[in-house]
Amino acid sequence: MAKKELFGLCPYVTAQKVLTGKWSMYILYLLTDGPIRFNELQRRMPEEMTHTTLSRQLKTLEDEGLIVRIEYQQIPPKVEYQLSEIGEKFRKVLSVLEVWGNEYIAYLDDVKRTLREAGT
Amino acid sequence: MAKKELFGLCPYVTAQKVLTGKWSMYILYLLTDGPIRFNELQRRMPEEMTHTTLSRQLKTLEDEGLIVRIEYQQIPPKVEYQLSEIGEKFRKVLSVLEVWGNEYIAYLDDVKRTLREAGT
DNA sequence: CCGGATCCTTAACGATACTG
DNA sequence: CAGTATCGTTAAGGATCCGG
Repeated sequence: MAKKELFGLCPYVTAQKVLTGKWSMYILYLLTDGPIRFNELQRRMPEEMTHTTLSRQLKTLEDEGLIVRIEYQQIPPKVEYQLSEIGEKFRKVLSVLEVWGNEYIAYLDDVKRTLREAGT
Repeated sequence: MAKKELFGLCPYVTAQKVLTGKWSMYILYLLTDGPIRFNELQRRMPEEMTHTTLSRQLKTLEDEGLIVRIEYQQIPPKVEYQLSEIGEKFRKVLSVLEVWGNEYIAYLDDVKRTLREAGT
């Protein structure tokens, strides 16, 4: 209802929907280095994840138009993923997000240290 | 396990964790206008949501250190929420996210239009 | 090598009712 | 006004097995 209408109207709601996937952001980040193959992608993920999960996330991102899937017709199969045009534009978001993420990590460390010292 | 360790190490994983909440981004956006009361916040949300849900999201954000809860001791009760220091730093993310969100919306419109014309 | 199909578990979300 | 407690629902994620 209202949700369906707002998707495509409010930039925050729209962006959030895309970033909802647990791995979407990290996948996009890995793709900023250029085209990458499925297995390589899986290896570089920060956590172990089954290919089922990765496959699903990739398909979602592809359906959303953020990434492009390139299938080489050969045996053994080879598939590469790369950022689409609109996906490329996401780089800026990733870079500021990285900066903030590190600031937030520093903040968390501060909190932890404060708690430790208080507990002494 | 690995997850617990990576939270606080990788800026993307960390940031994603914070943004996982369905409303977190929009709440932070609404707070960029300054302190705001609970009910006002609920009214401004893009979708109808129960105060139960909003309350939970606010508590999560507060626990994560992104927002600050200010309780005025009076009858009737008055509570305001505002960005914390690290929350303030999130403004930059929001602004680039807004830009990208609008670009993505434009892209989606393009796709829709193309599909319509092809169907003619 | 790169998946799809299926089933299961979990956690987010939402609805309702109640409280200081 | 601003919540909490509880419960039901649903969607995302993960495990396993099968296929081109």
